[in-house]
Amino acid sequence: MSSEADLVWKALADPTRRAILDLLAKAPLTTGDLCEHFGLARHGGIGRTGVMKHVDVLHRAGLVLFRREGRQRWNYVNAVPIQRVCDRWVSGHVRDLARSANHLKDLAEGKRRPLGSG
Amino acid sequence: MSSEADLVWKALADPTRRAILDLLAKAPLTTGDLCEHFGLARHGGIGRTGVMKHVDVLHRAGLVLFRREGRQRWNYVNAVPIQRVCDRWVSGHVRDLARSANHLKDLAEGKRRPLGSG
DNA sequence: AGGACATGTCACCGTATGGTGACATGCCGA
DNA sequence: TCGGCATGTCACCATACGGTGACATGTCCT
Repeated sequence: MSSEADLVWKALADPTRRAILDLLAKAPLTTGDLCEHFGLARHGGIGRTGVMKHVDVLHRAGLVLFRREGRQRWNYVNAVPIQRVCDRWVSGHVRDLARSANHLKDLAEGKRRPLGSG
Repeated sequence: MSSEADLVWKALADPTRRAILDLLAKAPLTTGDLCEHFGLARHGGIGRTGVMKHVDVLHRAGLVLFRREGRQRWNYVNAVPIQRVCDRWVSGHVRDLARSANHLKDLAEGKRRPLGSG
């Protein structure tokens, strides 16, 4: 298994990876740049290997693309999969906020059968 | 560590948990109902204990609330944290889609310094 | 009371995951 | 050519996580 959406969700689950995306959203960076950002004890200090594994996860999820330039690797963020996941799943639930709120109201009122349930 | 947003992301990372939220979005269910849904080999067949652990993760993330009714437990979805996370993070990146696309165009064109980088 | 049922808890297991250090590759410049 | 730097890869470790079976609690019904 593990569809593309799955890879995106898994990739987004880690705060370090989300921070990487935040950085890359401001500007493309080389792997070394990213390592500096996280190695300076900013986020607890992760080594190069760790950062690269995170970037690799993001890359396999399609969230990060890169381009080789000599011995450097420029990493780019690709927000399209995020938007796709948001469209296909998140907004579905957010759209149900009203209904959800209704359920929660039933919850607060302690109804026996919270739905019409017919 | 592990802020509320973190818990939400972690909770959303698992496809089974997202499926649980999908079910609960349609209608509140008891734990037993959920177990039946996943135990009938529908999603590979997860036992009661496994389902309850998932529901517990969702509950600790604030995505599922519940109400006791006798020996039953009615589980309710709460989409508010999803919306919050979406607002604070996802939409930020989706908003940058244009800029992101610009970067990617630079990538495709093989520019040396993809940004103005000044 | 007593049994059946729904739920909750516990110890445990295999694997995935985050993280590391050591080493290999490859490109640039002297 | 040769050294140095940025990157990539490998083996390895500790822990978190998904999942299970066995057992405990509590509630409903007879």
